[in-house]
Amino acid sequence: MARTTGSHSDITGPRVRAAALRLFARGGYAAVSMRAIAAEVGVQAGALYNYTPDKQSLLFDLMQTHMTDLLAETPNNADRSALQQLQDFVAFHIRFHADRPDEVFIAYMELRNLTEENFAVIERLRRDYEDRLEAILRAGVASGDFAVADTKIVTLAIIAMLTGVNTWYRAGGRLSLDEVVAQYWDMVRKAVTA
Amino acid sequence: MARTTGSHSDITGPRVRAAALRLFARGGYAAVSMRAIAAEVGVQAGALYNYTPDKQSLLFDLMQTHMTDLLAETPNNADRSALQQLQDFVAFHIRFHADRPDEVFIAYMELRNLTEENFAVIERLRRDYEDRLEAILRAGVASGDFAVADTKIVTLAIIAMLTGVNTWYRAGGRLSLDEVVAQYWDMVRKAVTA
DNA sequence: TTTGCTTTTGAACGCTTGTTCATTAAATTG
DNA sequence: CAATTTAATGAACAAGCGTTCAAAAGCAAA
Repeated sequence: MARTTGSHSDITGPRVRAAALRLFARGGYAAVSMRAIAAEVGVQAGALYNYTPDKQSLLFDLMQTHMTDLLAETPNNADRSALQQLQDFVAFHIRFHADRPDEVFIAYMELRNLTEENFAVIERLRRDYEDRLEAILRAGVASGDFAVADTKIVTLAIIAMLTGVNTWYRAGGRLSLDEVVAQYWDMVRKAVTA
Repeated sequence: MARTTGSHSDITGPRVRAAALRLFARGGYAAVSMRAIAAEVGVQAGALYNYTPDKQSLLFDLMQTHMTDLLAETPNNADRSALQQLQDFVAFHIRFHADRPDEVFIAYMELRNLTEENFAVIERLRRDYEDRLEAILRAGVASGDFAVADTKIVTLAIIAMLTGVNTWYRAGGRLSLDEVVAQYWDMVRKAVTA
């Protein structure tokens, strides 16, 4: 018997996704051609279709993988204090996103290039992530640790602020990631307490 | 004498820019064709070139106009207290951006579709705006009103947080703009004071 | 109405797009 | 080696891209 039917090269497949990730992040989904992705991998454009049914699926897979990874790795320390959970969340968010600048960029910039169905899937995952943070804020309000009028707004404000780190942070820059985490935690902590 | 040489219709020109604004914001610069813009205006594609030398200039003009408007309208109350200036800035930023969702979207999403030279111009304007906020923070630190370790980081964090409002705020939604401004000001104030 | 200028049309240009597919090459198994 | 299956090629497809331009149409003043 030869290889299992339907199996594909376990080398080219990941390289196709890596090339698409890099190029989509750099130039934008619409501006990157399948031929450009193929050239990055070192194959002809037709070969890509052994690894993805079409260009749209390539984008969707990248975004879905990113979001499910994000959710899977989000700390879940329900036994700790709300303040401690919030600190863990802030540190996790900054570090996770700093490690994956391309994925983050795509996840935020290419939403409008998803089909309606694919968008709904990603949007749901994004809401799930927001809900994790909002649950922490609610717990803190209930316990009296936090003083926030509207947990939904504060959730969105915090996530926007933390994700903004990716627009300027570069490894090896003026500040270490530890310092960045400390400074943002200081702002978040003060903003949610009385 | 006939019309002044070089004059163009004062009707079609603004309509071209308005159509480009709408369509770029909805679908992204790379995904919107000149024919699509022309169809929105109700002319043939060739007619667009009476109003713009090329597609790139259309994008650049929209972004440059937005940024210069932003800088021109930014409050400049150097005589007031740092806390008061910061409050004015927060209110202005949220209101100005809420009024122009399409312009804001383009200004943040289409930076990578600018040529190198055009990007440098827009980037400079963006830095000028950030510097306005950082000057307020510096003044507050000097006067002892604010307690922030790194004014640059806090500047970027505040702007990211405030601009994030545009991802969810819709006129006629659950919250009025006044309420949004009040809640964000509460967070910003607490984050920068001791 | 004629003249002269502005604005628009509509066709054409060369090029790129995503995708398909018969064919070829390579690799693995018996 | 022979048989079998996978992977990659390279050409082809119809469609769409930004941009140009001669020609036509529209309009205002003389």
